[in-house]
Amino acid sequence: MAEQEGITVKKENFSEWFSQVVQKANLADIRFGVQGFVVYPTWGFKIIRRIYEYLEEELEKDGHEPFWFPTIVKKSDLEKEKEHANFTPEVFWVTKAGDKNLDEEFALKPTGEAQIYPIYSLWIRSHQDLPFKAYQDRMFVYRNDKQTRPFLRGREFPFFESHDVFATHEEGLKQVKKDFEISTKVLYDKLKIPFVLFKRPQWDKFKGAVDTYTPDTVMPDGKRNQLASTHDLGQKFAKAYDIQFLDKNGEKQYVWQTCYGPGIIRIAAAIFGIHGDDNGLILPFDIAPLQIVIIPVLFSKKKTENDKVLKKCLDIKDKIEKLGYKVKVDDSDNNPGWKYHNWELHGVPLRLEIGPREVKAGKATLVERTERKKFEIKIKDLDKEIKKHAKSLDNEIKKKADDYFKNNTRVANSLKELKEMLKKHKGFVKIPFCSDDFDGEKCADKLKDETDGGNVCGVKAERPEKASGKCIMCGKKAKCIVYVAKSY
RNA sequence: GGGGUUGUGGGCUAGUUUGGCUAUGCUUCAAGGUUUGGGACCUUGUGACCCCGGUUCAAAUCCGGGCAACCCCA
Repeated sequence: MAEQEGITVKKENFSEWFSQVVQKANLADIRFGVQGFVVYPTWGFKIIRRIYEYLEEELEKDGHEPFWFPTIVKKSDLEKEKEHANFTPEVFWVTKAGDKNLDEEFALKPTGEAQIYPIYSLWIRSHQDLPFKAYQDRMFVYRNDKQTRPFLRGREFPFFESHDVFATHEEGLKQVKKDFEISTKVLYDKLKIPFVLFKRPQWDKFKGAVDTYTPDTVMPDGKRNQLASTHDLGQKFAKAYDIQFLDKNGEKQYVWQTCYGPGIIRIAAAIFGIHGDDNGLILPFDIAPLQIVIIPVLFSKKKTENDKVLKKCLDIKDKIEKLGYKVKVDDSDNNPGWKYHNWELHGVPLRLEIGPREVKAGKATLVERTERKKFEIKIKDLDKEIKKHAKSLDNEIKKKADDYFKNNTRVANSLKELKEMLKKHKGFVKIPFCSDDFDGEKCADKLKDETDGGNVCGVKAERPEKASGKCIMCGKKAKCIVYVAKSY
């Protein structure tokens, strides 16, 4: 692939910065030529794959098993869902096979429920089959009429979904909590993305769910980025798709279901957008497709020394490989400065510079992507130093992200205040609000109009904050504190 | 959902107002040479007017439609 120049705008100009990072750090290639469908080249795809791996690992620890469903959904199955769950999918229809029209049309799969639950109704017979917990990695395809953007809104995008079945609602609710923990482990602990866990307002939940919970973060342009969703489905789908089991007393009962759907590309967008800087990507150590890059510093007049430098680089590379890290020697023809910029653009966490100086001293120069300060390290301490600096890099990323996020929630006590804040402030604003049940929808609509697109994200899912005072929209007694932000 | 802008080698771009000449420059890529501690340089080379239709002696340029990307508003 063609090498790219660096980023030519500051991150403050987020929209343009993001487009450039996506293209220049080889995260996605938008030239496929079909709206909303992009190509993920190696660098971007490896990051995507790593996010999948984290989720798979955590879900499997929690007793989920993988499975794989077809790329298509029968029209009749989709319509069952539409009828019972009031869900209108915007799907791509497959209507022909060769030149013959199909008897029953099918859709490229948007959401998984409509294809998975008819099969669940066959698989689940008795209480001994429960709980049933499974997941699949897959593509999500649907016709999004809004402006598409790589990683933020596509018509096809990598997705992940778990679909769990329980004998009781209590067990389902426990799973919802478990999903929160998984979100925290993957999104925050591993990927250093801070977020707020919301319970969505009733009018904005997944229509087929009893309740919808979402970890939402804020991007540097101030817009909300929903990273995942957990739905407490109650028995709505069980009834629509007839998923029943025989309980211990031999009586037929409908199952209780939950599902968890992390948006892989939204998560990737958060990593890129939140951690990155003016020079490009910054990646946490563990997720990086390449963790350590070794740059030899060569001089054409010192042939014998060059050989020593290159040999040293390869030696060190072997050592690092044996330690289990992803490492590469960049011995391309570009000069060192060019290489520094290029790998910084791609977010490689650690860089080792090896020149004649280092060879002589038995040392290496190490640079962390975050602060870009140079450290002299001894080759014999390589293992220790890599661990130390990987950790320090991760801490730095985490600290910056936490600081960024801390300043991203403010408080408003009147509509006027909220309006002013949303204009300047990029992030969440919390306000006293009349209700997050259906009766609050009118206020939310009005709020959206008055604030040019401010969205009621919901109340905090765990420890909802106590409200005092009045709803800033209608003046009725406030029942809850809701968070407001503009969204993608 | 509504409005707007744009489409020229792999990337960025000049030329479009006022139709005409070998389509400009930078960068990437390839080859050779000099370089190399924070985006080096020289020489040579490859490579483009989004698609379909219309107007015209003549279209990158004007008109219509399509496709795609971006921006703003709801």
